[in-house]
Amino acid sequence: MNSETDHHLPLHRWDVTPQQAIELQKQLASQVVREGKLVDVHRIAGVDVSFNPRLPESPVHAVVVVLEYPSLDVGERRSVSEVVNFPYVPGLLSFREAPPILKAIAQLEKRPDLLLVDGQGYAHPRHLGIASHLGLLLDLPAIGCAKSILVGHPAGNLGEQAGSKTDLLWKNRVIGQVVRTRDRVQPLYVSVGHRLDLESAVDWVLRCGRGYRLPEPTRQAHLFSNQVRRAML
DNA sequence: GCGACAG
DNA sequence: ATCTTGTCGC
Repeated sequence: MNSETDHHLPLHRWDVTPQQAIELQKQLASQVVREGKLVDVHRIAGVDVSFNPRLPESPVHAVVVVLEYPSLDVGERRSVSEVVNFPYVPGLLSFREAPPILKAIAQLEKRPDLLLVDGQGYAHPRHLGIASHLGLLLDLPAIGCAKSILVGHPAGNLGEQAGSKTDLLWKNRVIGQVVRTRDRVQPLYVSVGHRLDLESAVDWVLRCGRGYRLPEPTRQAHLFSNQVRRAML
């Protein structure tokens, strides 16, 4: 990306201990913006990471796939493969996956207008899931779109039909929304990442739907990530 | 102390 | 997250 259009916020160090990571999250969470509507969205980026869990010291493959909106045609695709040291710890996912993802995004020629992340945003113990963390560091609107719950529980029963929604509650607070994107498939857990409100987040996830469980940006990122990993063998 | 726990 | 073909159901 051009340095002129690259509005990065000063980033912090990633070689931290889990305890330091938690303190960083608490400090960064206060800077996350959970309001706003999006205008002039032309490029939506989906990010994902894949790896082989059987080999401890194998590389992870972080990718970013940019889709044109509203056509949802695939545009730029970038990937970064590298060995990561930070272990997977529930609640600290970004300290393992964000570094390579940021490198992949830095390789894009054009800055996206919105980021769709495979993971939580605000629906996190300290309200700084990987979607919020990435959105904050990149100063981009971001949405957390996870396939399972980290914290919280559905407010009510979710209808079986596509489009059904119910709040995701935690400690008596709405932290996200449970959304059924297809008939009779496991729902998605949508939460605010950064710079937009929850209603908009859910709205954009549905606008990016193509009849599959995952919204197209994240789905394409997942496909590309696996493609990169399998090509590495 | 016990269970839960994004990818 | 990943290992894996076919198979059951809408």
